[in-house]
Amino acid sequence: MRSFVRAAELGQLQRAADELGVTQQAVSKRIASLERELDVRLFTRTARGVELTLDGQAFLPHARNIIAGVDRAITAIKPGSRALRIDVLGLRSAQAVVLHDYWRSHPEIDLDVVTLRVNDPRVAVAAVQAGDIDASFRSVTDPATLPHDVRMVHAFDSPLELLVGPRHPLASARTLTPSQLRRHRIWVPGIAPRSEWAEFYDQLATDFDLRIDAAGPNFGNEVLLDILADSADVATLVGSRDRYVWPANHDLRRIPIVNPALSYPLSLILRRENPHPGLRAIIDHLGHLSPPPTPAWRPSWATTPRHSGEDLDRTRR
Amino acid sequence: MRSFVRAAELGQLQRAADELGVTQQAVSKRIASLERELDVRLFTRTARGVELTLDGQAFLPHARNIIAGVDRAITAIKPGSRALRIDVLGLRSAQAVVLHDYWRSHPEIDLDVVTLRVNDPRVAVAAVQAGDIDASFRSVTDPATLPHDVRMVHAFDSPLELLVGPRHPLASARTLTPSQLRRHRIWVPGIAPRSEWAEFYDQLATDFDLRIDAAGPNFGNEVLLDILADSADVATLVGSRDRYVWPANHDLRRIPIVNPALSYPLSLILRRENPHPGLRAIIDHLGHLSPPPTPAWRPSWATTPRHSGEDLDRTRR
DNA sequence: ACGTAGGGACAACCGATGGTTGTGGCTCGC
DNA sequence: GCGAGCCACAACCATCGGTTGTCCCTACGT
Repeated sequence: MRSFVRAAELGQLQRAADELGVTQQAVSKRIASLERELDVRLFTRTARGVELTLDGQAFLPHARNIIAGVDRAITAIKPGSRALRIDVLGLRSAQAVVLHDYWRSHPEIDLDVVTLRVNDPRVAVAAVQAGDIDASFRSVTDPATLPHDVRMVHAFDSPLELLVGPRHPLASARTLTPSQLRRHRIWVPGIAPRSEWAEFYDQLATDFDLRIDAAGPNFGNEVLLDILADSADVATLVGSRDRYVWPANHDLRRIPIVNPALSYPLSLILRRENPHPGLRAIIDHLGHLSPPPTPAWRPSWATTPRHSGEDLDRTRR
Repeated sequence: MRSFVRAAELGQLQRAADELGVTQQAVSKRIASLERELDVRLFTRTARGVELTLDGQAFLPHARNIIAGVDRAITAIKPGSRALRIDVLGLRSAQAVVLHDYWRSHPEIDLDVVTLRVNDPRVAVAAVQAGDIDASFRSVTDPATLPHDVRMVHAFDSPLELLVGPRHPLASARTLTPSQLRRHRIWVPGIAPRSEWAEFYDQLATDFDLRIDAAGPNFGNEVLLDILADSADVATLVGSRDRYVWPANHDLRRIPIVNPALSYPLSLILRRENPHPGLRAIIDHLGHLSPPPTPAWRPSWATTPRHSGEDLDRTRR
């Protein structure tokens, strides 16, 4: 492929061969086998070199594209200088959505999104520390437990919304306040005990006197959505930026919660020393996200954040 | 690469090998050599199969992208079912710009743009007839000379603009009428005698009593632009949609010509029988282009077009 | 018109590559 | 504790992809 592109650019197999450090015959055979494989003539041979046929012209940009893809794939994982790699909890989480938004407005940066498949924040910290990932979106953990070469910056707040089926009594509300949720059953399955989510919902339930049922295993979003769509009394909470898809006939509604908004705080864990240069831009982008509605309730362990890149010092005070 | 992707999707080398029709050992060696080449572990081997490492996760979308690129490259030129291939006179011509606009709004279609390197319209007709290209943008030729299995539809009109340097007496005009160009020297180099362009400028010169100098070889756009930028009395004509780039310090101006606008008519040549299905959408798109300003002057051999897909019959009447 | 230079293709050759079969080690589940 | 299932390693072999040597063709200079 590279031989083809260079030959097309230089107009001669000979010179392409010189540049590629092989003999002219080798390039000739490469092109010939490419032509045989595609069952198409790519060049017309002339006395002074080669010239692209129409098929060759059509093929050239595709070949360039493939080569660029290969190069990007290599730089993405070559140890040493690799692309920015960020861990998110799930590909549909608010973090992934925010990251995707960032990438869409900066498609030139090489960004790789991965998911550690474990919930334990210590694993994420260790991965950041080891350099396996450049940063990880996590809920706020106790900064004191962080190793000295890992730091944490406030990323953004994810305000919660109520997700209900059409038969639920709150289904037609435009917005809801936390006190309106009182006595309604809220089901958030799959929360591990003693995790940040469990503690978050605990505080939420006590502060607003809510019935939050965190028990039961999570059989997957599809099951949860099926149950919600049919039920007249079960609701759940989702982040306003979380990406949920459901069958069109489910007719689920997402209802913002305000006065106060319920903010789940998210942080970015990254190395203190020589972090990936692309991270700076990401953190800047996070600072420019639209802030959540005010007033907002936060769990006790979240300090009130300023939306700026300077948060990182404050979070360790 | 395909082995890697399938193995990642299926979670087992064994099953990937079955799907790919090779032995498990072959897939294992492929993955191993990929890992050796990249100097990275892509999978963690477990007792029940394989699982992507972080590097593997990062690599997977790139691998998919490469495979998609290869597949697209193949379909682009595989004889039989190949991507839509359209010939334009130059990559900066108005036709190319219009095609690019179309592609940007429909990025999912596989479109290849090529340039026959000859000006002779008969070559383009022959290429369309032979199926080497699916369509060719050309200036209007005599429909009677077309073979019976090739047809021509009106594509769009390209209104001319005057391109002048800052010292030219007309440089500060916002718009110009053809009569204002009288007695100014207009230089359009590189026009082959008896070509459609030559005939177009001939008619233009006689109808409006203009001094159009079509003599002299074309040493390339750069030379032309250099001369224009320095000269106080030479101007040239360009299509309003043509893409021209010049050094920032050249300070050239493009001045629309109106009352009447000078329209250069462009047509699309395509096969009458079983044309490429994607062509229909292109022709539709052409019909929705913003029409040139009115009133408009056209050469005698251009019938007044309607902007609709039905033009093709009219053009042969 | 002829000789020559430069570029591409073909042939013969050979090591590396990438597939095969055979087999062993490991982990999980009964 | 044992068998089933999966992956890795070893030995083997055909093919591939490179090399050198040569010929052919065309453009160009004399």
